[in-house]
Amino acid sequence: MAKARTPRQRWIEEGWRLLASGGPDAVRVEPLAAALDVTKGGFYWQFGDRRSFLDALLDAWEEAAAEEVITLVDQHGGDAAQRLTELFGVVSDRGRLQPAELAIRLWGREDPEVGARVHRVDERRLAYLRDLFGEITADPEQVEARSRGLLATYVAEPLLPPHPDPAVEDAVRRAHLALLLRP
Amino acid sequence: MAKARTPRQRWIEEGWRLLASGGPDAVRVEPLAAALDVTKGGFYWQFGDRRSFLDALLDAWEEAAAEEVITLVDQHGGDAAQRLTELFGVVSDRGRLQPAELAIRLWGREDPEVGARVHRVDERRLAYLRDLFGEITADPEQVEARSRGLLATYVAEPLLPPHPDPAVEDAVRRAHLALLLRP
DNA sequence: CCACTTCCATACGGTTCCGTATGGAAGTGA
DNA sequence: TCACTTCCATACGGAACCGTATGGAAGTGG
Repeated sequence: MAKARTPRQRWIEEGWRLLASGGPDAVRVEPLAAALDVTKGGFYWQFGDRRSFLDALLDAWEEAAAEEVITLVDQHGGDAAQRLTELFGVVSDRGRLQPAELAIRLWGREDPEVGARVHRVDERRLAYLRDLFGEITADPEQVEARSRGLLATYVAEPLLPPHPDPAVEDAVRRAHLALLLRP
Repeated sequence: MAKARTPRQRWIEEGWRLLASGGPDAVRVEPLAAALDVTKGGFYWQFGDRRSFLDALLDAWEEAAAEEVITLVDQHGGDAAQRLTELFGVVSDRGRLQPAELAIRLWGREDPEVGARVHRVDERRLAYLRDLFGEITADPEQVEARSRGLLATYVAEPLLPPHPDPAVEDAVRRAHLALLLRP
């Protein structure tokens, strides 16, 4: 069992990069290999064909997205307000988002199989958010609205224009959080 | 001056469709022509090359996005709360979004020229939203937070999972609106 | 150190697409 | 009707990429 010079994980990571910057159509075997300074020989040895590689890419992303939630659940104690404050910091932090997530979401609008993956990830996140907001307010519709609103913020964050003044941006975040934490 | 069998607008509209479903890399001349049941002869006559066509595509989108705001401003009277209620209905209505908008936003993250277009559109929308929320609350940070929150909702809407029960979805919308309209 | 497996380089045929060149069809004004 | 412009079909060269085939390099167990 000889050691792989270019292990699967390296292909995957470079695949994410291409996926993030140009969508699934930009994930092409030969440029991928060129970016890793190898030829495509090893690629077809490891993954068989392009389609299988894309599946592996999505498997790895879904796994990472699951990890993310679990980490957030476990890492911070405190009551709902404290955990939401912490979570909100992560959520509204530009750049924390998996770089490929947006591309995958867009992809999911065309490919139902990919859409199902995104849906699973979202539901896992929403389940967590509902728990937290459930401790803030008893109104189930407010719980749902705020959970979805926060998820929307997370998803849309990298698509929106940053506020020119970072101080204002920070104040706006606190104001947004305050709004979400109202009973 | 012979009449164009396939006028510019038809190329543009089909271009939006391809753009929406696969990003800019999916906007290819020959498939585009095939979708319109012509060959690419007319395409190169009208647009010169692919890059110029993509520019025309973006020009048309930016124009449409501007129209959209102006229409919303003019069409509905009433006070801020009434206009926001109306606007919110449009914003949270799946499918009202220009289908190509998401793809353009993602594209704008890679191409600064495209990013500038998106930024202009967003600022025009935000200016309108700030006016409205300014009549709801005097706190400038609340104005900014809610304006951006609503824009985020608009942008993220087509990326989020729909609630299985439409009645619940409607209730959640109203709850969200209620939260945004609080003084 | 040698047979064997694992991993990758190289070369190839086939497909898809870009952009150009050229001629013809179709409408327009005199 | 006829010259002229506008618009498009067709054919072509070249580039990028997919997937296969084949052989060789690099480790690994006996």
